[in-house]
Amino acid sequence: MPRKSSAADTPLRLDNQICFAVYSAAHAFNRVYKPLLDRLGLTYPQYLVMLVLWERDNVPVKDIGERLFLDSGTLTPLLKRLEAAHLVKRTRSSEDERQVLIALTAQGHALKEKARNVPHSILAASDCSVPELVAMKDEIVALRDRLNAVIGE
Amino acid sequence: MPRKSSAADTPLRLDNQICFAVYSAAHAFNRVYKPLLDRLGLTYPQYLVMLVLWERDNVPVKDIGERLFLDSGTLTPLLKRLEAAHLVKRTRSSEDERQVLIALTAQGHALKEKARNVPHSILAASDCSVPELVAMKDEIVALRDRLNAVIGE
DNA sequence: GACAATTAGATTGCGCACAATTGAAATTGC
DNA sequence: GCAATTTCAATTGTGCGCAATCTAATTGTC
Repeated sequence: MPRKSSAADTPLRLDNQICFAVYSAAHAFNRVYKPLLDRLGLTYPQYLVMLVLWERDNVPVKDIGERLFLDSGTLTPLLKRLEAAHLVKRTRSSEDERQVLIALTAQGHALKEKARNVPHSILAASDCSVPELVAMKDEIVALRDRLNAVIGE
Repeated sequence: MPRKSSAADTPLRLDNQICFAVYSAAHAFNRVYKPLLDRLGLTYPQYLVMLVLWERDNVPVKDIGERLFLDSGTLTPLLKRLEAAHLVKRTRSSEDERQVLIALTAQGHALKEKARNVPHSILAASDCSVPELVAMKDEIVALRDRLNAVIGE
């Protein structure tokens, strides 16, 4: 006989899925960031790349990818757009010709100052105390790392 | 004078960003889901649409969009692909010709049975107790809702 | 009834994400 | 020393995700 909504369906209910919570929260962050990053001329993934480079400069594409969990199929065109925007320079490593090193330009360095107020705006939008956010972040990172551990079988 | 890594940079450190935790966790979920959903012939966003439809059928595109926080620019092509896969049928509402109602086909209904073990696989991959996951989910949903509240100014 | 404003969905264009493939360069294995 | 393997980046193709624009249908106001 046909099944109406039964207890057996509980695991398949959208609102019970932590993955959807994470998925929809990621989009919500993206939408909050959009107007802030528009002023910097960056998309959100580009902003993440710039965060990596502001910490350490002149690194191969691979390092950026490992940090952000992204591959060259995503990063290569993204970095070319950052280069077209005069924020980074791409040069082949002379030590290892396979590597492309990504260095910030003067403009790329300078953009860090304009980005300095972004985290505060996000904090305000999240309407949450810093300790609470840090605790949540640590939990989510731990979950992410457990998920990533499964992917490598 | 030039600034090296200083305390002022702390908010701009990648690992301090909850948004990156959420962003990277979403991608990690996607990668864990991929092999499971491949067997169903679905992508992750398509799976979310099916979750909505398995709860209630024959709903306008708008309702699906509100549930998933997605607009017609995303859903129209996605739903056309689900229709091409014979999982849904798209029909104009006779009451309101602007609306397109999405109904499951027999195949679409049947797929629910094949999807029934997916949540358990995800639970196993997350390597976390159900109460912990529920608590995290609720926190993330609350954060998402606060972020979404800001977007509408 | 006429007409402005609103609403639903479709379309276009751009930028991720990622699988799969390619090609060049470096490393290894013997 | 050199073939086999591995590594790195680039490329191709598919599918989101969203802003902006468009068309058609409905609603509100008079």
